[in-house]
Amino acid sequence: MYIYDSIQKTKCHFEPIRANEASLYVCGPTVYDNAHLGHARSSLAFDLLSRSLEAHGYRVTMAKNFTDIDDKIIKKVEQTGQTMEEITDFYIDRYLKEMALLGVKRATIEPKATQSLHAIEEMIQTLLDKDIAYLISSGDVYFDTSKDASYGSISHRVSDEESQSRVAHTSQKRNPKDFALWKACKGSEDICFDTAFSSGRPGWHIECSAMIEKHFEAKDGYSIDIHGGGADLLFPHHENEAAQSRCSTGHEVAKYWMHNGFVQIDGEKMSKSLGNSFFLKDALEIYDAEVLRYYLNSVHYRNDFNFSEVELQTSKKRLDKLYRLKKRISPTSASSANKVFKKALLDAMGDDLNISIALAKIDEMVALGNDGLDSNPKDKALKKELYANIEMIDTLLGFGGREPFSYFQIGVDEQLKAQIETLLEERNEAKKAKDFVRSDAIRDRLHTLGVAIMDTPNGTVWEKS
RNA sequence: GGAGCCAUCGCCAAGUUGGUAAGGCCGUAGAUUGCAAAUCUGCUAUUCACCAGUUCGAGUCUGGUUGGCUCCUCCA
Repeated sequence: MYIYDSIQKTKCHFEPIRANEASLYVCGPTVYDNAHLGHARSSLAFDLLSRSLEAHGYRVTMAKNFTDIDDKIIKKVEQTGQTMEEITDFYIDRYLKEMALLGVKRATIEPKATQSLHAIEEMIQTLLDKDIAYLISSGDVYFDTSKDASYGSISHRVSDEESQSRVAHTSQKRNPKDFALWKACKGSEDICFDTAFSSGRPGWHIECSAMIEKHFEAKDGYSIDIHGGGADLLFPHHENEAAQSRCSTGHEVAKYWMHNGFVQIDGEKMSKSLGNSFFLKDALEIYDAEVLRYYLNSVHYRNDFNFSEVELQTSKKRLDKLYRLKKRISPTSASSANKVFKKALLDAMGDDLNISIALAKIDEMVALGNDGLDSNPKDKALKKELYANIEMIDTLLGFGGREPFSYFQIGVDEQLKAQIETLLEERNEAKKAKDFVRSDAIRDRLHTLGVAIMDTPNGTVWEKS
């Protein structure tokens, strides 16, 4: 299996630090607000990675954290009067539910910053003991970037002069690039945790380093195989994380780094600061979750993704075709997937998750399947193989797993269903009587109800259009 | 100001070591159908933003130009 490493900037053959195992850590959300499509894409991208690794025979251990202590959360506590836990529990719960709807598998480990404070304190203390970190009078602890010779190796950032930096300098910092490991409490209302060095809370970067150390055992100079996250985290977050880990543990945190591209709206990055967020909860109200999954995963994970309603509908059409085939072969059971097809899918996904090739192979498989059924509608062996193919797609890519008849009847209640059935019966009678004016009128009527019908040798079937 | 990414058919989008442009949507012709829909088949980029170079040969490599995006500040 090949993956693209953002540090080496090249596609690499994946060689895990432990044979047949793959350890993954993905930066999760800061839980102070609803998840948007960007969070979904990142989640979906690494879900695809995890599934692909498993399909290629690796036992995957994936950790995805929740940042549940942060300035923005504290601000929300002040604004709403709710406790920090009330806020973070609410958004974590919602995040997990929404990701579940999108078919994202749960991570093996889901650590929270507030549950990792001991590990965080230990790591900071180690860095203080080594004089790589330093405490200033306010109680803040900073990381001395000049002590890490490899600082900059992640983002390939040349150490430009401070004049270029847009960061406001704290006078007590040794170097402009030094970053906070620990932020001391500012007032009585602040949410603080006591440590040997000061009462305060962790900086943003330290939690990931500490959690990885806590949950993974290093081997051959690396703590984990793959570290993932959004492309915006490459600097400073991952640079700083790598530095902290390297300096406190003496080995590198990750062997490979993978970063997903952004979801854009009208060609611009979707972000809270731009105010152009498309929240998942809203998207899930108007679009089918499975279609959304297919769509968000239909563009290679490293490319930026410009959200478009038209393209989402195109994705739906492609998914519909898969389900029409599934409907056509139902009911049946799975034998084993077509070997050529299976290999093609695995090869595509094994090539740094080349989803475009994978989807093309699926379209091809569907066309071939329909063709086969056109010439021999009762080919049971073919039906079973096709069913196995679709099951395989569901396992590897996370779509196609639903019961096909209900897929085409999303949002149709029992009353409408009964009405449709009655109209179809009337139309059949009209057809038998060769009263095509009447049968076409009924078809138009169904069309206005948002129902498309198809006459097949086995009778008339309908879909919600 | 510094660093980086990207530019392929009307739209979306593949394209490891350079070797003669996947796939989907749309459109179109046909098979099928009472007509449709669904399904199948055919057609649909001499060309990869532009200019120059390397090469027998470049979408793929080098240099430049133009345009778009991202990071350097919280961010998936």
